[in-house]
Amino acid sequence: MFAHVDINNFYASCQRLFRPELEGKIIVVLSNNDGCVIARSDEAKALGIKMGDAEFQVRDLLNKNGAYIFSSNYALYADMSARMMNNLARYTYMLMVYSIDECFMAIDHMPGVDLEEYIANMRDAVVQNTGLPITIGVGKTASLAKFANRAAKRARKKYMVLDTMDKVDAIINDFDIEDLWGVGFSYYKKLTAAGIMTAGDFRRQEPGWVQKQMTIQGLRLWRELWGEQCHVLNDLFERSKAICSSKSFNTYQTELCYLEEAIATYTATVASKLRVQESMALNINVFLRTNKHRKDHDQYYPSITLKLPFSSNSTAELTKVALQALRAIYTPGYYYMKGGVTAIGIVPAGEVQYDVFTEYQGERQTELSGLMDKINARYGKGTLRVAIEGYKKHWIMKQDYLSPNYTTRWQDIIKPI
DNA sequence: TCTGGGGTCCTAGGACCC
DNA sequence: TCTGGGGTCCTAGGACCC
Repeated sequence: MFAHVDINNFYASCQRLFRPELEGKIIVVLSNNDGCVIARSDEAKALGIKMGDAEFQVRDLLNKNGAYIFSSNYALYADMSARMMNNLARYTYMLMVYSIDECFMAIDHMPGVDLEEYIANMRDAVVQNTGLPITIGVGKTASLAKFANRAAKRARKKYMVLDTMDKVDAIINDFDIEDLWGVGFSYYKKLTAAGIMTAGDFRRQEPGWVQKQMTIQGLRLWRELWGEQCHVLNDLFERSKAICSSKSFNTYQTELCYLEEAIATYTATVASKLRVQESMALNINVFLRTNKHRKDHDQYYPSITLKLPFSSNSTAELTKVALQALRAIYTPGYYYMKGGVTAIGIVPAGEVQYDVFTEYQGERQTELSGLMDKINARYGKGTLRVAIEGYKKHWIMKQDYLSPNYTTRWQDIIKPI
């Protein structure tokens, strides 16, 4: 049996948590660069604000209705997320963090326990300890747990336990196909065109047809809806397979020197994430993008993947290769709006791939990176950095509505009035 | 003027091996 | 007329997730 837990309107709920006077008020949280809406309180949803709406297009509507607008504050969200996960972890022997606001938990092997009661208690504890509103779905497979969670939200319940297939059958024909986990925009179009409107309709299809239309993943979803387990919970501490840092620029960039600053800065982030999870990368991908919304601009989306001479997580080594990649794809004459760096081919830090033709400097680099991490942890991110990351960083993103870091900076802790 | 950032998995096709 | 049969590995692109 699986439980799927998620936090309702997560980013908006985090902002409200430290501003209780915003209870019942319209709240939206904007993406990096304050570009578009990525989280909404129920009141904002009721107003008709959609996920992904551009800020400048809904600005008037928000202001007219007295909405509270926030820039994304990932330091705050990451910390609140960790608090919830830690609370939940006490209720299971295995928990898989699925995203910043969701996880799956194994809740089997508990003979004699009343599941409804167990889930209700677990929810109360998390709400009490973190202040975050959560919803819980329980089912025989991960897909059914997700299904139960969604159904709970639809029914305005705090949790829903679908521990028998009878309970699934009772609601599956009222469940819209687009709400199914694994059905996105193009499958939605394909399925509704074939007359499949509900999860029940989908489950009645021939498995061969499902696989042909939606690959093996669609077939897995189909099986899971029948109660056959296909998704296994991964180990919580598994290394990720790719680590990416990418961001839009504040203004269009045309000069190589500023793109170098940005790419070097993103590379430093990637290298530091690699070190945190004790991994090294074998390949680095660098990409640039122009603004696809500007029909009057020439479009250019270059991307290149380069091999490192040997696996590394050193900021200096990775930066050297990332800049080489950037110079290979950079073409003057375009208005670049975004760039990014991805580490791929990730291996455990111990397994070094030596190269016959290149002198190995791994130990020195590891020592240097460790020292940088220590200094930056003590004096703040970016205190010690590679020179090419730049000093002014005039391309850096806009965050006009940033809230305090209530839980991660001493200066920002709320004081009694 | 202004339109996010971070991931996963699967498939097809090409390069290459014997 | 007629040009093998069996693999592996890698990459790009497309679907999905939050």
